[in-house]
Amino acid sequence: MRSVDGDLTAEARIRDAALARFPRDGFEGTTVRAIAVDAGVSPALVVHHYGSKEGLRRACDAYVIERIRTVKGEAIESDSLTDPSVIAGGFQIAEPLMRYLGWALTTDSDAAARLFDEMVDESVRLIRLAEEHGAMVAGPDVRTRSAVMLSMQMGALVMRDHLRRSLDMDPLSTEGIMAISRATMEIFSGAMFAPGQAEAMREALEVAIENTRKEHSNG
Amino acid sequence: MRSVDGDLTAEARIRDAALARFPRDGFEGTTVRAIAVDAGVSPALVVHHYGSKEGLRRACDAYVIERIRTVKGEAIESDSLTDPSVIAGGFQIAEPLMRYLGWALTTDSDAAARLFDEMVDESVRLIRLAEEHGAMVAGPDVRTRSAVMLSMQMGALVMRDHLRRSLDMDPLSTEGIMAISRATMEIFSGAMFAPGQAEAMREALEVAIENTRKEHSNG
DNA sequence: ACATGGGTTGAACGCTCGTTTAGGATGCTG
DNA sequence: CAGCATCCTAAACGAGCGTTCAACCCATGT
Repeated sequence: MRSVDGDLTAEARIRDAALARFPRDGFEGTTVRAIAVDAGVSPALVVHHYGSKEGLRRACDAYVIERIRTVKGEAIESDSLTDPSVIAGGFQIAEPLMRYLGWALTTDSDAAARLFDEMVDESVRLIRLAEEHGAMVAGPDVRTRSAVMLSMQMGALVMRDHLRRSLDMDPLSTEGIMAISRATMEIFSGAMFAPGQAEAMREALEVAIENTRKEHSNG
Repeated sequence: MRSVDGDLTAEARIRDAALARFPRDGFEGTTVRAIAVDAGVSPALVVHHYGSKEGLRRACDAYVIERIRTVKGEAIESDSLTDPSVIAGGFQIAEPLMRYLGWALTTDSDAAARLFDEMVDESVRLIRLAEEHGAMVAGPDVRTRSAVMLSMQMGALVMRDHLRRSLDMDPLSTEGIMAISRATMEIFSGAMFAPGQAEAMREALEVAIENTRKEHSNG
């Protein structure tokens, strides 16, 4: 964060400082004074540039989301549609941005909510496209699947610190990305179930759902 | 929250109020005064019973985690090992507790971290047991798989509000639990990929991983 | 009757917060 | 040179925070 400060305007340094602070300490837990110290400016300058602490937060939201949209858009433009790492959620976006996104999704951020919805729509589109290419099966409820899948991927992002501790491995190191992408693909491809078992369990679940429905309608 | 207040001691009402406030407003964003109002007591009583705001938070952590341990322990004691909804992560635990757990996992809570690690260990145990019964395949890296799977499930919990908005359906209603459990099972069982496609992608990922390793060692 | 002690409160303290204000430094434009 | 906008700061303000404290209420035990 501090290494390239010299090249950035004070306004950009403030934004970057907030980008790092908000996910670490929370919005209320982060003080304007702390951001100012990180950015090497006075607290008054923070307000001068962003109007208020809340304004700074909105600016961070907009900045991060715009950057992520750009990176994802470029990835989709290219031929990486069939790249397993895209399906595994391992798009290559700078760590502070992803960390901020994960945090923003756990707060009442309108901007983050809009991005989430956008990503669900995009996932539905991608899966339908993949189905045309014979690679995937959209199924009758592709939207629910997409939303759940995205929740899982974003959730794994939020849980990153726990993954690191539990696996004793940095989830964003080359080694970590490989191990986690592999595990994600294995999980998503049903490799964890014995042959025939997955289908049996899905059928069992359908029965359980039907029973639950009956119990509920019986009171 | 307020409906059964009459039966609870002030100490319990304070804890329940904090249990609801912390996930909604964050730790720093929650004021002792707000908790006191919710519980129908004075701010001084909060400190009297829990020593400090931080002490109240620790008490909430301990309470929620103990309750979850109990519920999960009972579920494992019974024969629900093969119940798909267990694998799908839909243990039936009261909503405020799950909401609190999801929040605690996104903060630097020692207690939540310990619970996460515990759940990973337990997942490894369960999968190995299921392998003995011929239902699952532990694989060479069952611990990574378990940790990633748990991150996804907990993450989906944290992302619940986004799921609700995106699917226009309460994830904790009967309807929502059914739809999401079904989608989760479908995702985890590989139903989203065309036959043979999943294996092809896993192989492609292995190749990609190998290439990445080479690029990195070449500088 | 009277002390004891836990549950509870209102009022206040000291502190830190986000924000405001008045103005200093710097550099561009005429 | 003067005029003026831009970037920036030091100091201070009022509000709200977590916490403290002296005292009150009211069971219970003697």
